[in-house]
Order: sequence, then structure tokens, then C-alpha cells
Amino acid sequence: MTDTISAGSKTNFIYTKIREDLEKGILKDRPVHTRFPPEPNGYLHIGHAKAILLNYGIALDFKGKFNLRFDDTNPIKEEQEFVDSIIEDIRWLGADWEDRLFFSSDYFEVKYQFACRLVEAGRAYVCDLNQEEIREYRGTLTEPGIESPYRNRSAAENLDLFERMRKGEFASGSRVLRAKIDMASGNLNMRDPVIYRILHSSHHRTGDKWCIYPMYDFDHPFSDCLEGITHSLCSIEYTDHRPLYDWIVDNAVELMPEAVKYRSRQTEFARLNMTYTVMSKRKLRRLVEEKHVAGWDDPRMPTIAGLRRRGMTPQAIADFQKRVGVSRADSTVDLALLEHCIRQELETTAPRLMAVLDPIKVVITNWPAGKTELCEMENIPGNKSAGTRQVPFSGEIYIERDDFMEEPPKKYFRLAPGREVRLKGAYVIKCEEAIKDADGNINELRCTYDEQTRSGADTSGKKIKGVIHWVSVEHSVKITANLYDTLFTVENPEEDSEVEFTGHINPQSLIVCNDVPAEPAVAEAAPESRFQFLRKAYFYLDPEASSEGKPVFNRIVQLRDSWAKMKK
RNA sequence: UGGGGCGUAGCCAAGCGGUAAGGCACGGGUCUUUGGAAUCCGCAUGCGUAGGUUCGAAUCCUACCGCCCCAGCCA
Repeated sequence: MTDTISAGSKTNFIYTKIREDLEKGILKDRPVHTRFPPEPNGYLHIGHAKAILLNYGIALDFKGKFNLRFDDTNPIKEEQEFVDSIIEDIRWLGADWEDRLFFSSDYFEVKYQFACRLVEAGRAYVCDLNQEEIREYRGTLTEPGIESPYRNRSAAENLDLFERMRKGEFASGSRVLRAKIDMASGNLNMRDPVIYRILHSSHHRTGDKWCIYPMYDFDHPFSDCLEGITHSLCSIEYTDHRPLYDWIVDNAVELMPEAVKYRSRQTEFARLNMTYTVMSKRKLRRLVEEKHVAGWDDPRMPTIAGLRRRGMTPQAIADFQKRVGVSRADSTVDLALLEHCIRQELETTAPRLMAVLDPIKVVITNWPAGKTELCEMENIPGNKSAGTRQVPFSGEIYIERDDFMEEPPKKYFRLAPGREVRLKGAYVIKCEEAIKDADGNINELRCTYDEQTRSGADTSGKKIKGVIHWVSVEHSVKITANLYDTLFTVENPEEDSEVEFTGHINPQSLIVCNDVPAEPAVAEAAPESRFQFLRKAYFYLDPEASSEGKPVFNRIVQLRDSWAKMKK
């Protein structure tokens, strides 16, 4: 794994641009300063993680600063609950804003003052048109807009009206403050955009202090200026807003220079999409509300909370982000890349354990009755310091049902009638008989073991190709394993115009295995720890779902399986 | 049909006039008491298309094609 959050792909266009800015000296004495500006109206997902890690990584790489600033300018949609979950998620990811946790709402007063200066300068006006009228006056994509009849009110009248808007003299939606720019612009964002609206609504932080709230296009660039943000990164759909961003910054520099720490500039990059999932807040909400998943933190969700619950690590997500890179092109990254990142980390960090997800019993007929032997096994192969453990072996064990085949195809080298296989860390056994019930189902295998083949002390000279895992029946501990798979059956659930995305939900996205026999060491597993269940998959001990003596493991990702591929 | 953005391998992505990095995926070999891991090899005479400039073009010019975004008092 490429190490930390920083030291990412240093060849992306944003890094190039920052280096150029530094060389040109346009930052003056200021450090490179980025920010992540979430709106507290929902949960963060892995697309946000890309933005967080990019912004924070830049601060680390350029020895700059990183702010966390909540964009809380719309009291109707925002809640403290989301502020809390977002903070938790960003902390978990490892981004550090030090003492710079800010809220857009912290700056409402100075923003109001700035708006007043815009009004005084004749660059903003109070408009009495209602919402529908404003839309009509705006024109269309191909036709210019027409000017509002209120566009040329005097500065004095505008100032008076704006002050009274603040005082609460007018009803919600009855008037707005608009920037006076260009109703004929080909860029709709420049057709006298609304910058303040009346909302008689209680705000999660400012309560009822305000009844007018700034719009994003006015608020964001100004907040960036106040905080001295040098590089304001956002997603590509804001490209059209950049002229307006610059308009606000230019006016701030001219009309309120004392408040501007830096002439901030916006740079856009493509947001993250991933195969086999959806990323829009709206669609994720539907998955939750329509109960396709158990909640925002369901391990099948691409939310940070879901990934955490699945057992994903922040390091793997950071590694993923770096490997994905940053560009301006629309893209959909293969889920396989994320899986590769987490597998690579867990390969060297996750202790191994044996558990049999789909068990069939094996009776070893020549094993001395009642005898138990301890087999020493490495916790992490190739890592001596991770130590070993003793795994009890006896005459009755479980193996995976698919590690036996009555009529094996070519190249199948596990157990079959008359064939031998090694039990990992123990002995070689030979299948003598498959016991069938009345319906012809095989529910038990009779085998013999070769006592010369003891692991580490094999004197038999046998070359056994197949190695399988096992659990002693008598010593087994029962656990629950949640086998998670992709939430959707198709790479892009959104591309089909005939079928809604929910129509592609994978009915097998969660298979719950109860009473899974596992080796006794599983009882000592600590909540939130990760293991490899040998030959199967990596698992995470879910602290939410587990209870005393009832451990629940979530499958993080399967091991690569070249046998499964061969079968296709 | 207005404005903006983007097209380099199956998926990401470097490249900025000197002859196509890297990763994932995929295919094959070696090794292996995890069909895991490790390791080696292969994988774009080609950069949306067509012209042009140049000794030389993915990089510059022209035209065309395709995809994405914008008409919230959301962010």
C-alpha cells in the first residue's frame, strides 16, 4: 500500500496548478489552504471521501492548512444530527482540521454587511418578483432574459428594503436580493442571480436570529475569502458558476478588502462514480427509505458509515483515492480497485482463522477415539512477530461442502472418493466413503488419515496438491457470518432507461449464515477487529450487531478465487 | 438551436512538439501446506474522426462526431 493520505498522485492537474501558483508567488506569504465544505443534510459517501482526502492531502503535501466548514445556509434542509455524523466520518477517515472547524453561519453578520455594500455600490437590488416570475424573466437556454422591473431601484430604497427584509417585515419568498450582472448572458448563473432569500425558518445553529439567508453562490466564495482559502476545489458541475464566484470575489476585494484574507479561486474536478453502486444523495436516501437496506450505515451502502461497518479501513480508502487519481473527465471507477486496496492491506495485517461457512461433517475412522491434538498455526503467514496459535484437531471435523465433489472435473484437486487432500496445519486424509441419506444427499464423509503426514513433520513423501481448511466439531464455536455482495447486479444501475435503478438490486446482496462453526480462537476476537477466514474472505467483527457470546462477522471482501474463474 | 466541460487500452490515468508512464482488470509461466499471497511475462504502430502545419503531432491549427452539465428563492 502506498502509505499515507498525502503523497498522492503528484501528477494530477491540481497539483500541477498549485506548484505553478507557488512558483509564480501569487500566494504571497500565505500557505496553501484548502477546505471541505459539506452541507449538513445527509450522510457522506465515498465520493465525498475522495474530495476530503484530496483537499486534506494537498494541505499535507504542501505543508498548508485544511479547514472543515459546514455550508449551512439553508435551515430547511440542515440538521445538527448530520453535523455530528459528518464530523465522525471525517475524523475516521483521518483528515485533521486542527482548530479550524467553521460554519458558514458563523459569518452571517459580515456577509450581510458585504451584501449592503453591494447594494450601496448599485450592484445588488431587492426584487419583488415571485418565484415563477423570476423564472420567466430569466429566459431560456437559447433566449436571453429580460430585466426585472425592480432592477433600477435606488441604492437608498434597496438598502431600506434589504434592512427590512432582515428585520422580518416581509413574508418568506416575497422578496429577494439579487446581484445586478447581465440578464443576456449565455451563462444562466449570471442573469441577476438571487443572493439572499427570506426564510422564516429556525436554523440549527443561529436559531431565529435570522430570517434572510444567503445563497450558495454568494456565500461560498465570500466564506473562502474570509478563511483565506487559496484553492477552492469543487466538482465539475460548478464550472458554470466560476464566473459568478469570481464576480463575488472581485467585489469583496473591492468593496470589503479588510475582510478578505486571500483572493480565492475555484478549481473543479470530476466527482467519483463506482461500478455496482449509486452515489447520489437522493438515490441513497431512497434505498434507505424504501428499506432496500437496513439504514445509512448498512454495509452494502457506499456511505462512509456503511464502509466502516462493512470493515473497510481508512487506509484502504486513502489508497484507493490516490490510485483513482484526479481529472476533469467523467468516470466510473471499477469496484475491483477498491477491493484490491482493502485486500492488499488485510493480507499483511489480518490474522487468519478457520471457519466453515457451509459445513459437511467428516468422520476420520482411524483416529483414536476421544483423542484431541493441537496443531500450531501461523496467525499471519510470513509474519513471525504475529505469532502462532494452537488449533484443536479431533476425529470429527467440518469441511466446506464444496471442498468435496463426488464426480470431480479435471483439475479439481480437493476431496473426492478415493482421493487425498491435506487439512491445513494437520494431516492428509483420504476419502473412503460418502454417506447419503434417503434422498441421495451427502451429509457425511468417511475418511482415513495418514499419521505420517503431520504438518511440519511429514515423513510420507506424499505430494498433495489440495489444501483445505477445517474445524473440529467438538471444539467449534458458533458464529454468524453476513455474506455481503454488491447491492446491484449490474455495473451501472442508472444507465438503463427502461428499468429503475432499484430494479437492479441484487437479491443475494446479503446472505446470512447462522451457526457457522469456527475454531475456538474466534471467541477471543475483539470487536472491530478484522480477520481472514482462511481460503474464503476477510471479515470484520461488527460491534453493532454482535452481543455477548454471539459474534457477528461481516464479510468485507472475498479472496481472489482463480478456481471460480476457471469454472466459468 | 445559447453557454460550459470532456473524449488516451475493458476501467481509471500520466503525457504539455522528439516518437504512448503507472495502477486495476484480463491472459500465461514460476513458486506455494490458503486454487490466497509473492514473482516473472504479455496486454494501444495507437491517443474520438478527418484534414492541415512541422524533419517530427496525443501534444499546434481547422472542421466534424460523441458524451456530460446548466433555465432552484438547493448546495
